[in-house]
Parts: sequence; C-alpha cells; structure tokens
Amino acid sequence: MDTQRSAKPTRKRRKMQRVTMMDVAARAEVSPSTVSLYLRKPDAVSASASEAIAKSIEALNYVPNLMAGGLAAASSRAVSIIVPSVRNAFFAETVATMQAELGKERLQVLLGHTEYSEREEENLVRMALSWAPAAIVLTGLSHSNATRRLLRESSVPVVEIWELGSEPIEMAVGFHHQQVGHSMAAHLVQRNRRNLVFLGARLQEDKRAAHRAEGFVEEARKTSGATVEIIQHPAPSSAEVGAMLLGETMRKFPQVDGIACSNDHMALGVIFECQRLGINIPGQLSVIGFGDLSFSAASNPSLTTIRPPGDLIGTEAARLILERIADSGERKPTVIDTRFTLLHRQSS
Amino acid sequence: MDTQRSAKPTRKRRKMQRVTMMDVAARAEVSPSTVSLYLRKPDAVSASASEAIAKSIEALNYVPNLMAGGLAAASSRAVSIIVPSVRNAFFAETVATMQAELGKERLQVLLGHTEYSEREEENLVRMALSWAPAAIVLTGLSHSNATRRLLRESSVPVVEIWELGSEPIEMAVGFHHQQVGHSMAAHLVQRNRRNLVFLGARLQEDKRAAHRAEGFVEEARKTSGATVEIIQHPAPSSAEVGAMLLGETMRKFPQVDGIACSNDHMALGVIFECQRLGINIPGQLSVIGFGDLSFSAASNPSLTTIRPPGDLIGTEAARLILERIADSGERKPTVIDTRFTLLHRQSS
DNA sequence: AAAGAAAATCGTAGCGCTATTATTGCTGCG
DNA sequence: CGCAGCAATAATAGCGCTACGATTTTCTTT
Repeated sequence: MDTQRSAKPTRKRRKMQRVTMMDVAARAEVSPSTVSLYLRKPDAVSASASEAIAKSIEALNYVPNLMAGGLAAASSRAVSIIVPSVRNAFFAETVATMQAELGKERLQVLLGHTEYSEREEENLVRMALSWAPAAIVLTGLSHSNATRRLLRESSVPVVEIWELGSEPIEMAVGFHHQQVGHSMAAHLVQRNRRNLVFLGARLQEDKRAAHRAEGFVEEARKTSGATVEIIQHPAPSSAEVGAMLLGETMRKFPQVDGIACSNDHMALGVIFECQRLGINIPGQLSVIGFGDLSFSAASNPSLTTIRPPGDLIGTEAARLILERIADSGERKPTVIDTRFTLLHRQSS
Repeated sequence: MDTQRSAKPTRKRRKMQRVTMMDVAARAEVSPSTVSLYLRKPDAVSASASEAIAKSIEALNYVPNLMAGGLAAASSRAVSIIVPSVRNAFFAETVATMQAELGKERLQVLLGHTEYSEREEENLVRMALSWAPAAIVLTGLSHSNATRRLLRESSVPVVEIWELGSEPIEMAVGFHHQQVGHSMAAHLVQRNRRNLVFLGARLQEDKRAAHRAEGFVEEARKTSGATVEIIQHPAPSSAEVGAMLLGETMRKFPQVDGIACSNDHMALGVIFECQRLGINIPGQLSVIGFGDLSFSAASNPSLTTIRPPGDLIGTEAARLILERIADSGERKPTVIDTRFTLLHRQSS
C-alpha cells in the first residue's frame, strides 16, 4: 500500500529470434514498406532499391513470416485441396500436379482426405477456412448443405474437380462419368459383345464410379438384343475384389462376353482370374477398365481402358485459381470439360 | 479550402466481416482471454463458462483465424510433409495416415513434392519454414547442407521417414533398406536360387532402392557358388520397365533363376513378360518384389514380396510429433525401426 | 472468521506484416 | 516560374489472436 502498483507495464514477450522485414529494411537503408512492396510487386520498386534489398535479404538469410502476411492481408498463400484419399492414384496424380503448378507461384498445398465421407469433408472445409486460404479445391459435386453454405458465405474461390454434371459451387474442372459409361458400353457393343456386366466396388460411396455404372447400363439398354447387369461389392476396388467378382459373374451369368470394370485394379484382377480359370481374353470375354494405371499397357493381354486426364485436371484447376486470384474479383462460374480417352488395347 | 483538412485520421481498414473471438466473448459475457483459453485448454475453464462460450461459438458460427493465432504464438497448427512424390503409393499411404492422425489434433498437413531433387527439397523446406510449422517431415536421410542448416537453426521438430541408416537430423521412423536387400537375397538363396539378378529403376535418384540393391548384392556375394548382377534403367519404375529389363536379363544372363525387383510394379512387368515368353514362375525363375502393392496378392502367380509398413511409419511419425509438441521442449533424438515383413507367396 | 492457497478469469502488449494514405522528388509545360 | 502529374518511398494503423502477468473468486485450513 505504498509503492505505486499499477503503472508497471513490465511486459516481455517471447524473445524475438527471427530476422524480420524491419531488419532487412534497416540493412538496406529503406523503409519496411519498401521491402514489403519489393516482395509483393517488384516492378514498383526502383532498380537501386531492389538491389540493396535483395542483397540484404541474402545476407540476413531472411525468411518471410507468412502468418503475419496472411493476417495483415486477410488471405494466405495456401490452397486447400480436399480429396477422398491420396492413396487413390487418380487423386494423387492431380494433387501432385497442382502442387507443382501452384508452387511456381509460391502457393502451398494444404491437404485433406475425406475418405468418402461428406461429414468429414465438412470438417475439413471448416478447418481449411481457418487458414483464410487463397482457394479451396474439392473433389466431386456432392457435398453437405453445411459445406455449401460455409463456402458460399466465405468469399474464397472454390474449384470442384474430377466430375461434371450438376451445378458447381463456382468453378469446376473434370469430365462426365456417365459419358465414360456410355463409351465403355458402346465400345463393347461395337466389338460385338451383347451380354454385358459392370463390375463395381463401393458404388455407394464412390459417386463417380456409380455414374459410370449408370451410364454403362443406360447405353447398353439402347442396344437391341443386349443384356446388362451390375455386379458389385461394398469393399474398395482392388485386384482381389475384381477376381472375386469375376468368379461371381461366371456363376450367375456364364454367358457374359463383355465386362467393364470400376477401374483398372479391378480389371487386373479379372485378367488374372481369367488366366486361372482358363478363360480367353478377348476371345471369350472382352474386358475394359478405367484409369489407365501404370500397369495397364504392360499387362497380358494389355488392357483396353479409359484414360482420365488427372494431370490436365490439375493444371487447369491451378490455372483457374491463379487467374481468379489475379482478378481478385468476384465469383466467376466456369466449367471446363477435360474429356477422356478410350485406349483400345488387346483385352477387347 | 475551407473544411478543416488535417486532423482527420479517417483510416479505414478492410471491412471487418469476420466473426472474431471478441464477438464470441461479448456474446458469452466473458473476456476474450477466456475464450482463447477455452479453445486451447478447455480443462482450465469452468463448466459454466465453457457452456456459454460453446453456445456463443455455435450461434455465431465462429471460425478461428489460425493466421492470427499462429502469429501470436509464433507457431502454427501446420505440419509440413515433404515426400518425393505422392504419386508413389508408398508415400501416399504414409501421407494419408499422417493426415488422419494429425487431423485428430487439429493439425493440418502442408504437402510438398521434391520429385527426388535435393534442390527442390531445400526450396520446399524454406517455404515450409515461412509457415512456422509445428513440425517438418522429410523423406529419407539425404539432404543438402543448406537444408540441414536451415532446419538445425530453426527450432522446428523434424522427423525423417522411410529410411534408417545414417544420422538423422532429429527423429527418424523407418527401416533399413539394406536389410531389405539382404532378406530378398537370403530368401532366393534359400529357395535354391544361385544366379541372381536385381532389377532396378532410377537407382541414381532413388537412394532407398539403391540401398536395397546394395544389400542384395552384398548378401548374395556371401553365398558360395552364387552369382549376382544388377540390371537397371534410368526411368522411373513401372511394369513396362520391368518387362523390358526382364528381356534384357534373359539375353545377357539366360541362366538367371532368381530375380529381385525395385518394387512390385517392376515385378508385375516381369510376371507378364514371363507369361509372354513362356517362362515358368517359380519353376524356372523365382521373383520377389518390394511393396506389397494392392495387386500383389492377386496376381498369377501371386507375388512374393516385402511389405514395408507405410501406415505404421505414418502413425509413429505422427505420434512422435504430437509428443514432441506436448513436451514443447528441446530436440530429442529418437529413432524408430519399424521393420518390414517378407511375404512368401507363389512366385518364389 | 481470517488468512492463505488454489482456481478461474481478465487486461493488454505485442506477433510481423500489408493496405492505405501521406510525403517527397522530379518532369514537363503553359 | 509555379504547379499539375507522376513515380518512388515512407509513415501509420491495424489484422485477430496468444502469452504473460495481474486480479478476482472460490476453496481450505486453522
């Protein structure tokens, strides 16, 4: 009750170890503003200042603090990419491509896996928004209402990849999986196959595979004299499931002469199982896959398949994001159809 | 020239749209500090306050700003994972597992691909450090000196994955690839194979595959009467390269009776090429792969291979990171050997 | 019931940067 | 010459949150 007790702002914050922009500015004998400007828009700074700043950065080994930058600018240099799983080669391809493309512009990729759950996707979107990302990339067009609302209310650019068909939130890059189904069926019919089966895995969760199956059946039904069935399994697609489903197919529909698979893993299983059962491909049975995975051209027989442009989807999505950021503007609905290619090889 | 013109600090910042922690605090009738505490250490806040805050967050649909948090705390909720490529199923598995594990603690994954370039890795580490990440995960133990220095000078926890053998920067989770080579050779020798060949792809860049090849040769040389060769190609591993190299092998070493492959993609190519050439596996030739990829158990013949615990590496790495963060302490060198498993199947 | 300890809560100074406005130094031109 | 017009640079006010210390409230203990 004597010595003044209030006026004592003896604060001390964590030791500042880091080299800051102010340090760089001091050494270059310019103001911090100029350094910031140099980093963001180099063309607006004179050659002499630029040189001094560059030298200073080099000498101090300056690493910018993106958290501070992001906070001040209310937007970060991160792009959140949310896919079902990067274990899936399709999405791995796109993610890798996007990382490379976005990296050129010093944008970082924040990765999330939904494991095919809309609930988890919503979670990830919420977390992503905490980062004030430069953009958010989602897989497919099916999302929970809450996800849609979160995204619509934020002003973050949104790109949906790997699927076209219904209304996108903002931008979309992909292709029509139903058309893939059409192409598969049309191809088999053209090869004079009439007893068709689609082998599916996890069609419940994998909407895109389900669309392919739908398209396949739809197209097959157009052909007079053709029959078509879907044989499926709830487990994720794999060669083992493919082999198993081929067995089931031969039991239930021994007259089958054309099979389309959820993807090339399944088709590979079919090929192996046919070898074991002594079924000749393509003599007795034509097989077509989806994915053109790394082994598909090398198999015996080589596999007829659909090649989805995973890398093109990545580059186009990255391009859209970059353009949208440059415009720093409003939503601009854009849809890019990347198409797909049917590769006719020995199995059909 | 009349209305007073100076005393007008009419600044206005970008419109504050976002709901902030202060809004939450006001509605819950507590101070912002308490809200912050509630978010970070819920146990330190009373039940009544917790409830009010939770309700307020819900009502306002509050999304925390991680940039602000990261700036204030000098450390973010991001973990940077840098792998050669997520196209590679091994790394995809580990990345996916880590994302799931870290996600539980609300840590986000920042992804980077080196494409097997140390130069690019250095770049990515520099970018990663800009985020003040909670931890950095690198693949393998070979890094440029600059990378090492950057990491050592920062106080960010570092985990190196998928390889053991030399001195890690701080923590490491993986296994000895040389031992994999040993096991492969020992297995083939045990199956009475004496004319051994290792089929390699891109051994120049893929140090781990090179170590497996080394170990293979080393072990084979211990066996009297055994011969061993390495046949390789600079392209990335694939079934096509495997098929091609099998052809080369049969020309150069027609007496070969045991083949070990860089990985299962190569082995798959070998299996298909043998089918085409009429070579019986395992009668005439034993084949062993690496990876236990999704098709390996389903192939014809099924493939003997080494299963690397990609998911275990992920969970252990995540665990180390979480513990290290909780300790918030100093470097603590740790090495976890996850081992690997040899799966003996039909191909050997 | 008072004193002391423990638990819960609060007040505030930054974290390092960017956006915005203000200032300065030059041109060129009537 | 005086000043508009422009380019380059600088000054300043936050961005939204956490760390830290201070303060208040509640619980023990004697």
